[in-house]
Amino acid sequence: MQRKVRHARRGNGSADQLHLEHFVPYRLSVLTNIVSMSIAGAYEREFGLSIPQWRVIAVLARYPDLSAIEVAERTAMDKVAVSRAVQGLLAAGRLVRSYDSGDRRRSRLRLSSAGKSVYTRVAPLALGYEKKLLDALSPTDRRSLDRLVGRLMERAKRLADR
Amino acid sequence: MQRKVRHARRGNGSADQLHLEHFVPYRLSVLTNIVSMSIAGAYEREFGLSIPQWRVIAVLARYPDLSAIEVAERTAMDKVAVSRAVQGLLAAGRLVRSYDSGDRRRSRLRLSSAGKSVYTRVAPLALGYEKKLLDALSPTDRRSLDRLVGRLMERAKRLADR
DNA sequence: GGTGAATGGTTACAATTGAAACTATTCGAT
DNA sequence: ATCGAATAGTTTCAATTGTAACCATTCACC
Repeated sequence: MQRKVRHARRGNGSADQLHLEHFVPYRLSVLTNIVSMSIAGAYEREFGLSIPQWRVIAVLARYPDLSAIEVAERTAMDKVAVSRAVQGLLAAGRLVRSYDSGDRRRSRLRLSSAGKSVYTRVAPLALGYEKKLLDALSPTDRRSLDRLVGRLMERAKRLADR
Repeated sequence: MQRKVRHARRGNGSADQLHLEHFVPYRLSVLTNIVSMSIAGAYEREFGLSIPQWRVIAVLARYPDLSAIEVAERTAMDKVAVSRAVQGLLAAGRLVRSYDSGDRRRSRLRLSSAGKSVYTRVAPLALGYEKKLLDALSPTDRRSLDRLVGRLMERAKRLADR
């Protein structure tokens, strides 16, 4: 029975062995890549939509008349990514842009009817995929997942900035 | 006020409302991005290592003398990514490459002593970050996370290739 | 009201990544 | 042995993405 757990890395019997396949950031990355690629493939194939574009559409469907920066906040994209996605969507006639009358720097973005139509067709597809994915989990597990991911996101953010 | 619930979208009664912020693939993507950026930043800053390079090192530390595609399999990278990571590591003197005597197409990769040294310094850093991240969760939750991510990975793979 | 800092958004350029073509070697069938 | 297909790995070129610089407008403050 060891009295002095020195600097207790974990009893340190095998402590800092790193197995990529059990390393959480790696696993998250692999999972996310598989999921994103499936989704991106489908959106691109069927609607010529990139994921950034899809995010913009999704958020504008729910909150019309946001400015580009507001879209950025709600999609976890930076403003350059939003700008590019918006350009593509405008070019495809899926978005209408006007400018705030009070502050002419701010854009006001909303879906055109073509954009709405894309949304009503893509959303079920997205939700369908999510459903198929989550079918791997019991309802309880789904709630856990949500909670765990939420906690990790918070923590990861805190670790990131400071 | 609409009288007709038109076209009952999905018999399942479950909303076909899509809220990006509750959409699992989106949440996973955001979480993974935050985590990956923290890690990538630190590796790059302190060791001039990219994430692909780090993965190659991590896997070779544990399984020396793999060929490039074997590395690819164990790191979930494609062979092009491995090739590029290997180039960088060779140039930095962190890897030694020889070729299989039986099949001269296959490379045999192993860490140089400089490479090993990088590994022994980065691994604790990586594990430290993981630990700080997982501190947000109880031990039980950590096990759940592992299990859930595993299940989702399996399922996502199955969904991806038919 | 005028000037400098801040904000919204775009553009330009570099670095990263992905897809396809390519080289070299080996395998399989004849 | 020989020829075509397959495999290991690299290179090339295009597309995506990240960073920084850049306008235009507005704000803060004198």
